[in-house]
Amino acid sequence: MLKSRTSTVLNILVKEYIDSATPIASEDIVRRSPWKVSAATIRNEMAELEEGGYILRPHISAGGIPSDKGYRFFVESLEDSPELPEALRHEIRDRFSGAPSHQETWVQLAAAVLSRMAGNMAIVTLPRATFSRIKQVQLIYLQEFLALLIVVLQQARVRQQLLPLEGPVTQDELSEVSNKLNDGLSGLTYTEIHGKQMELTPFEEMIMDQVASTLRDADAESALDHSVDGLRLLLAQPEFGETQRAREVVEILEERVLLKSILSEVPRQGSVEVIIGAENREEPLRPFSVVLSQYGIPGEASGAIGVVGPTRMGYGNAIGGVKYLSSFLSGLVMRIHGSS
Amino acid sequence: MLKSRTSTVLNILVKEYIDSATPIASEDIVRRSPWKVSAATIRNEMAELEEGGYILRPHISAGGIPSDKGYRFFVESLEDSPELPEALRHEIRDRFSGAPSHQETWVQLAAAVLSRMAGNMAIVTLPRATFSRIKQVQLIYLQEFLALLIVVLQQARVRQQLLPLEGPVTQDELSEVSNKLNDGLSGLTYTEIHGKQMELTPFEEMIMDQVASTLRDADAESALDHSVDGLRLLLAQPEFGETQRAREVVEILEERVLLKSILSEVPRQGSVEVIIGAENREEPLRPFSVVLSQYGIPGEASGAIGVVGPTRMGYGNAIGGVKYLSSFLSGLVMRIHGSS
DNA sequence: GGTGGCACTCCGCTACCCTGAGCGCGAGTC
DNA sequence: GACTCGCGCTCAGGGTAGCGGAGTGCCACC
Repeated sequence: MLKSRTSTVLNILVKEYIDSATPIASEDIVRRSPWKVSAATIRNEMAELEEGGYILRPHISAGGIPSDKGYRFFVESLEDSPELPEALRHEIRDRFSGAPSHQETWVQLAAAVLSRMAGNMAIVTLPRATFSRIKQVQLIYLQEFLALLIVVLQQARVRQQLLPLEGPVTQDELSEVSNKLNDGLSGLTYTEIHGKQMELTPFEEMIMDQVASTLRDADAESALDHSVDGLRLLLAQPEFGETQRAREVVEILEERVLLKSILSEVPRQGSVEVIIGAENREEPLRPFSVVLSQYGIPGEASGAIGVVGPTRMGYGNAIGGVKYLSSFLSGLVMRIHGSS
Repeated sequence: MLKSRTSTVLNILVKEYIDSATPIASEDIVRRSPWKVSAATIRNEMAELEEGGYILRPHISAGGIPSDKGYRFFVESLEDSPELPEALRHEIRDRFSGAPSHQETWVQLAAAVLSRMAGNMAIVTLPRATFSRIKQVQLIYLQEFLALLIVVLQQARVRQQLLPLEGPVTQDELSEVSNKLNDGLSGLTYTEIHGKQMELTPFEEMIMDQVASTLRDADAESALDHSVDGLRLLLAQPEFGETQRAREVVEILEERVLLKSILSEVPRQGSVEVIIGAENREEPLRPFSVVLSQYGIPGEASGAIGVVGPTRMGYGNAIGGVKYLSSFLSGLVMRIHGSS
């Protein structure tokens, strides 16, 4: 619906504004444009863009800044982001190969790398199944009235829990109980445990309840367990000139509710979703844009990975980074998957 | 060396400045003082305090603000902080009794509670031994070429690690290896493992190396594993009027090196250390004060707990909170301790 | 449709004044 | 000698006026 040149003007304006964070004048656009037209001509185009709601003016005689709608147009018309430079891909592989063993390390690294690539804050959640299944149960003797319950879940997740006991026990007694529970509970989800009929002593019953509640907690927390990096980069953006704005971001992070909301928008596997400004559901997120993707194996072990920045963010880098890292993490998850 | 009244003037001034964050005039002090003297008299006292370096003036005709030396005097002369109100203590006990099972939860809760009490950012590290000892080793079959190694350390800490294998294995084979290693390694530290002579197959050897490196990593990380809360409260302080300052704080947090430095100042068990402004070793920390204590059992399972705020912080509340929570956490640690 | 030019608007900056807060100091009092 | 009174001085902060510059809108013209 926008003529070809008008849309190019918009794209140049958005690109410039993302770089400079100051309103873009018609002359700036002429300078960056391939055509030999005068500023007055561009002004006509800009008037049209303003009419259409693609750009705003901070005041009557100022240059233009993109509106959310303008950013949206810009993002849509972004040709598929080019592959990351090989040097960078190599560096990423290197850093991951150095510490390949913990999922926690993966997501920390991914958040660190992504935040640096996008120049903004990155959030990566741990890969999780919607409903956790038990893989193995271990009871370990700590002292007379205290045991440690370890529940290993699928996808190599481990939960531990201290268990104060009513009477003294030995490691042998504990091993016996854990063997019995292992046989009965292996492979089950929280709901399935409750359907299961087993002959249990009161003590075993108590342990089983603990296992079940561990499982429930794991399900509840799983959506929130995450790693964040690059807050300092986000705060370095000029939009945070007043501390007020900075505090709002920090509150979003410390109120985990909002994080949950960000991550609830996760798109289906493979695609990258870009949520711009007012498109965000939660009011406090409206000044920001979020670039989000899913990685892993849906339903079995999947996580979210995203970038949060001001609407004036480098969408190209962010989308490219999210895309590459989500497929990279998917690869890592595949390697430990299959062990049902 | 300060006369009694002069030191009282200083203490009133510090208290007022902590509340108001604006320079304190002689009249303000008269208003809060128990004596019936005129402002001019107080001005003489203040001149003396300025001479002694206890207070500074932002400009020639302004009220006084405390210098680091002034804060130091104030903190020293703080009578032992009164017990926390029973209502608050009760609330704390309640919140902890709701989720008593994970150490991670303890420190998160402690950081949340402490930050609220002190109105500033709180940092709490997990309780750690200087050198971790192995309690138990478990190998769990995931898939043909992949196992999960779980190392349980003393004080109910659990480490897991994915283990890509060169050849196919069964759970039975893995159990056999873990039993053997359990017998040989239980109770040892990283260095002790290497001194140990055992008859091992190459496969067992490989696992043992993994166990050892897990232990080494645990020792290395243990000083840094922590929970932070209340950054939003810190940023709400008027000293963060410009975002510049806010970013500096965030950088301290994201650069874990500095955190390590903060925590390296940890005083001996039981006492609370207060580090004011320029007394901090690291340059970036100089605008801040840190209230720090240790909890747990030294050498066996101890952690650090502290508050970070501007030098103009509520030392009374911070010290009281740190003191109470460190002894509270010590109590929790005692409960799971003893299982050597 | 595109261009050049001109008048207009509005921002951001500087200089300025004015006010009020707060001190220093000297003279006075108990 | 310790304290008080009162006056004059200094300085920060807020408000305002003025100015220069950037950038637009519009109109006449090509």
